[in-house]
Formats: sequence, structure tokens, C-alpha cells
Amino acid sequence: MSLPPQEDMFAPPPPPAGAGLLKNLNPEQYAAVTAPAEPSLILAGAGSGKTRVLTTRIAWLLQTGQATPGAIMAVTFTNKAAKEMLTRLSTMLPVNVRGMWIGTFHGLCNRFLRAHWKLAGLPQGFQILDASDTVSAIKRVIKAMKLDEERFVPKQVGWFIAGAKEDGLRPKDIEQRDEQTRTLVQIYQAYEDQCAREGVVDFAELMLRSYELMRDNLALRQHYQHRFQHLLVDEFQDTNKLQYAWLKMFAPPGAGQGVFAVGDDDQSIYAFRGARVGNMSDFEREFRVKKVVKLEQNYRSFGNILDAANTLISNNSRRLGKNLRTEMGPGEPIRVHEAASDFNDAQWLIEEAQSLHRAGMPRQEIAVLYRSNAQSRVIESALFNAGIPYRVYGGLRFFERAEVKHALAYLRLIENPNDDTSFLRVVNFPTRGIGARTIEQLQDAARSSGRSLWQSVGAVAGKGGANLVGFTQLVDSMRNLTQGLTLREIIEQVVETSGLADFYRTEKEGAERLENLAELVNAAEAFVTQEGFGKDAIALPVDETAPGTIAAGLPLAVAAAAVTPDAETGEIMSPLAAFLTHASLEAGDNQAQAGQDAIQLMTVHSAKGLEFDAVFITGLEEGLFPHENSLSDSDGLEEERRLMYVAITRARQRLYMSFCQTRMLHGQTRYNVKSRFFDELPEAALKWLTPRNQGFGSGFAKEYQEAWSRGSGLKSMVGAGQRAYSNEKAAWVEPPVPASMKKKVDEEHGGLRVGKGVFHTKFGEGVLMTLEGSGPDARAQVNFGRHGVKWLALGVAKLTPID
DNA sequence: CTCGACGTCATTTTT
DNA sequence: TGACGTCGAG
Repeated sequence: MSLPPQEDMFAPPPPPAGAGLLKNLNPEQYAAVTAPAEPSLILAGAGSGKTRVLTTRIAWLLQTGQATPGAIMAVTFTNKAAKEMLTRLSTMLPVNVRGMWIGTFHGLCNRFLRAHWKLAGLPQGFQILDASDTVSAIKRVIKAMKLDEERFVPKQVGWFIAGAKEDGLRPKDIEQRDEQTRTLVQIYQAYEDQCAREGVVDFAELMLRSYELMRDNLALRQHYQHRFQHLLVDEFQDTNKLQYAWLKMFAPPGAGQGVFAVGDDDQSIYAFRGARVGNMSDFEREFRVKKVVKLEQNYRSFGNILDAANTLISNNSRRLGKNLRTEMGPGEPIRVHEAASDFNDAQWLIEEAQSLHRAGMPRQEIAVLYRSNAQSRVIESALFNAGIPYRVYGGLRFFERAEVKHALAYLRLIENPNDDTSFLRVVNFPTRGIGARTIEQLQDAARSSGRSLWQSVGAVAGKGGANLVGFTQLVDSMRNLTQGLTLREIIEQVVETSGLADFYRTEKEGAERLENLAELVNAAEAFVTQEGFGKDAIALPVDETAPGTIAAGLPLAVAAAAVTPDAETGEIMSPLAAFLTHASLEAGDNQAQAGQDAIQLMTVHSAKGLEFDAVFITGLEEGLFPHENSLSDSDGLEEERRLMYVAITRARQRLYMSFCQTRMLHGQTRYNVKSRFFDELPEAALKWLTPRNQGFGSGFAKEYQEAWSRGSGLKSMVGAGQRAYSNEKAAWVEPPVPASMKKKVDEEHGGLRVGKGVFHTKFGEGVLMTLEGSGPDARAQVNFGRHGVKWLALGVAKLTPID
């Protein structure tokens, strides 16, 4: 390892290289950033400056001359994290980002396979199937094999295949114990053949194919192991078996020098999709990590919040051990609220959120977290009725939208007509008289000849055949028309020529879809102009030291076979192909109602990595959180607890936890018991907004516990719960209504009259039909005509009287 | 091909 | 409850 240049002994000593970078680091962070180039495991607690440590480490390695950009690889799970890293890095140093390999596992695999497509046995312009493409491809295989889709559900078969790949298993490696497995393996094999024919790979294939190539090609492996002196891994606790094996392939040899793994075992919440927390301790053992650095100083939350998090998580066994601390003081207590129903809970929540907002907190800084997506509905409708802007995460993403996928399918066909998935998607969209029979005939023809649908068009005669030929001519003409155009022009051309634009222009709901297609053009433009990722993807794996070749050290013969760039431009992909890859690899933002200041609604899972001034954790009920499906084994419960830990540690200043006695779930009312997690929190950090142990009394809880220990789930308790509820209901006391709130409601009440007109920000004008209740429970029934008859809570809905 | 009726299902999810 | 997929009728 090279050392910083020697000081001139007569000159005043300059500050050591990299000193500026290290200025405001705490001792733990400092130790991590400046760790020697040997395997390091950094246990980074929530809010401990993990990203800062990672990026500063890279900057420090570069600035002290310990590494060149080309010797650094940094891996993340999400595009967002990768971008964040690049952005921060560029503020620290004027670095040549191009030479570094910073990206997601899949992004880097793509980069690697683009460079070595020939060795990997892939076509040069291979395209990537996203999750839904994969399912539909598998569906086609199952249909072609004439198997029962009831027994072989495409989605589940997809899990089987992805699971196998993530265990590093090809069809031949799978033990076929029973008939079912035997058939699954046959499907797997047929699916692989189909992918090979069509020149496409799925996400898991990106990983597995690169892993195998590294494993089987000594020269290549030596090249990369020599090149990457420093391998940095983010969110290490989320790696699966294959990803860990992949990392070991790239790790510099000699006990894995320079592998810098950052993770938090307490935030491992993805076991259900194959993540192995165990990789952390495996890494520690296999790489002989000398010293684990723990980042325990938290810069995000106040003391009560951290106390809650620490106390809760201490109930887990099998931890690497870590305790967060803060210098920010205890702050406010955690506010706990019990509601009679999910409806009431939502009303309370938005009233609370509104008062935070009135006190000056931006809505963006308020997050509502829940365990499962279904829980968002009540809250959404309450927010909607009250006219409060909100944003729900987790919806359809940009590149997953139907109209966008249609446009991409045409673009993919231009690149590769043998892409049957794309062919089927748009062969009759917009409709051009090609029916199911015709397509079936075509599929039969293709199957028997082992060719693609496109290649089999000629073989299908008859009335549908002519239309099919028309379709291929259309795609051919698009290919001709777009020759030599810029990416932007190509997409504009295709959207028009394909008939998509006209289709959506006539469609009554088409305006938004047209906007999205216009947005696709913008995205393409941004992709081409963007520094870093975009250009990298196009002018790929050309080594920074000698354009057109890859780095020295790789034997010539391998090099020649490995990288085959365009002789003139050095490009190995067309901008279009690169953009299509980008579209598969990055699904885009969940751009719901972006722009305005809105309350953030999301699952606890999607909140990981985020932070907010105020956080509401809702639905803290047994069976929901922890979820009933996770209770069968202790691993499941521990993961739920980690999930709760993640939820708690999202909050900076203010944290609310709420639960309700009854909840509408799957069209049935469920009667709930508060979450066991309340028993695992420090009493001193909590402040109950509602009287404790009201509502459901111990009677119900006991009955519930008994039912549970008999092995029957919560579902069987619905009847019993009902009885208990009606017994206990009389004991329920409404919490005292703050005078201020009462007054406000009364005032609003005052202006409204049954039978008179009212105005609502979302529904417009309506007629007030009924007024009932008082205080926070005051409700109004309003007929909004076109929008129907609605019940609105006066505590939240903005209703103004009109004459 | 389009539309409506009916049946089924219901943690968590990135790439 | 409600979203989604499949199937049959027009």
C-alpha cells in the first residue's frame, strides 16, 4: 500500500492528506473511516452516520493516495443509496466518478456482463426482465408445457426459480425428491431455454451469471481481484447467499484485504426474501475480521426515542450487540394512543398531524407508518376527506406503468425482434385485429420450430396472418425511421408511429397516460445528458487508462474475447439499448403526488433509511404488528421486533404509537389486543394520551391468550372478542376533550345547518343532510351529488357553509 | 374484442 | 372490503 508523500523536512509540515475529511468525525467514525486495508466489519446503528462513513472512507482512500478510483468498488442495494453515495462523494472531492464501480448489486452485475457478454454466453444486446416480465415469461412456459396453472402458479414458480438461483443452483443441481419438484425443475429448465432464445435475463440471472463467470474463469477473476483493492458493501445485513458468494469472488485475495462491510443486524428486515443476517457473523469469521467497529452515537433522535429502541431490541437474542446513545437530551415522551376503532384512530391521527403542521412542522416531516399496505386505506380516506395533502409510497413506479411498458416494448422490439415478451405485449396494442386464436397459432408454430414469434410470422397463413405481417412491417418501419436519430427522437417517433399516442388521445382517461409518455421522453433525455450513470452505461466497460481495452493484467486472449466494443465509437451498446437496461434496472420513483408538501404514508419496510421529525406508528395490535404470520417461530417474532426497531428509530423529535380496539380487515371487524411490544418499552419514556387499560379489559386479553396457547389464531377469536367487547364497552370513557378543540368544533358547528349548502375542498358543493355528535366526534352527512353521500368528521373535514 | 359477472385472495419488496 | 384475474356472453 502506498504511503502519503514524504514531508519536506525543512518546510512547515503540511496537514496530513485527508485531514480535512476527517475533521468532524467522532472517534468511532474516525476509526471506521481510517481502518487499515484489511477486512472490516462496521456495525452501524440507525442514524449513526453510516453513509457519511462509507463516502468519507472512499474519499480518504483516494485523497491519501491509497487507492485510485479504478481500484474501488462500492455496492448498495438500491439505486437511491448508490446515487446518494455518488452525490456526497462529489461534494467531498473532485473525483473521477467514472473509474469507480459504485452501484447496486444488479447494476454492477449488468456492467460486468455488458463488458464480458461473450464470455458469459449472452447476446451483446441482452435485455433485462423486470419482475412482471419475469412472471409473464414463466406463465408462457407453463402454458407451452400444457401444465395446470392451478398447480403451478406462475408467481410461485417464479419464487422457486429465483430462490434456486439465489442459492446458486441451476436446474441440474436441484435434487428432485418428488413429482412436484421434478416438474418445477423442468419448468426452470424450459424457462432458461426460453430466456436464452429471446436474449433476456431476469434479476437473479444477472447475479448468478456474473458469479459463475467469475468462478469459472480464472484469468478474469484474477484480473478483477487485482483491480479492486477496496470493496465496500452497504447494508450488508441484507445480502443473500448468492450476493455474499459474489462478493467473495471479487474480494481482493489474501484473507480478503480491503473488504469494508457496513451493516446493522438489528435492522435486518428482509429475511423473507432471502437476506441472511448470518452473513455478518460469517464474514467476521471467514475473513478473520480483527476488530468490529461499532457506530453507536446517534445523531438523529432524542433520548426517549432511543431508550425505547434500545429496550425493545434488547429482547432479541442472537444479536451482535449494540446500544445507541445520543447527546441531544431526552426530548419529549413517546405518545401512546388507544382508539375505539381504526376510523377513530385515523381521525385522531390527522387532528394531531394538523396541529403539528399548524405549529410549523412541514407536512413532509410527518410520516405515518404501518405494518401492511391495507392499513393505509382508512387513513387515506380520512386525509382525503379532510382535504389534507398526503403521499403514499409503494404504488406503481414510473417504468411499471402500462403505457410506459407498452412504449418500452416497441423500443425493445426495435432492438431485438425476438423478445417474445415484448412482442406479445404490443402485437395487438393498440388493437389491430390480431385475436387470441391467431396468437395461439403463432405460438404453436414458434414452439414446434424452436424459433421466436417474430421469426414464425411467415409460417402463419390466414386472415390473422396478414395483420401479423402488418405488425412486423410496422416495427421494421419504426426501426428504419429511427436510424440515426437521437434517443429522444427515437422515442417520440415510436410513440407516434406505434399508434400509442393516437390511442391515448382518443381514450377519455388518456390524458395522464399521454403525460407519462411525454415524461418517458424526458427521462430518456435526462438519461443521455446525465453525467455518471447514463454515460457509463453507454460507453461502458472501457478501461479508464486505455479506452477500447480493459485494464492491464488481463491476458490479451481473454481481453479480446471479453470486451468487444464498437471499433469506431468504443461504444458497446446503442444509447437505446442502454436506456432500456436503465429502465429495467431502475423502476423510477413512486411519483404519486409529488411536488406539494404532503404527509408521508408508507409501510415500515419502505421507511427504512428515512427519517422524519414526527412519526406515527399505527396499528400496534397483536396479529398485525407483530403480524400473526410471523409468530409461528421465534425468528419471525425477532424480525417483527427489528421491524419495530426500524420504525421507532425513524423519528427525530416526536414519536406516536397507536392501536385500536376494532379494525376493519378483509371486510370483517376484528377485535384487537394491543401489541406485545408495548410491554417491551420503557414505561418512563411513554406518555399515554388515553387512560391505560381502558377499552378491552384484562378479561378479553386473558381469553385471547388462552385461545392463542391452544394454538388457534386470532381469527378464531372474533366471536369471543365480540362478547368481551360488548361487556367492556360500558367501561370505555372518552378521553377528555381539550377546551381549545371543543371551542373550535363548536364554532364550525355553528355555521352549519341541516338542509343548507356546504362547500368541501375536494368534493365541492353539497347539501348537509345530518349533523350528529359533539366534540371531536361531531360528524356530518353531506350529499355531494356527483360525488355521492359522505360522512365527514367535522373535527377534520374543511366544511364551510354556503347559502 | 369488450364488458360484466363471478371467484379468490389478502404481510413485508428491491433489482 | 376491494382489487384483480378468469371466463362466458354479446
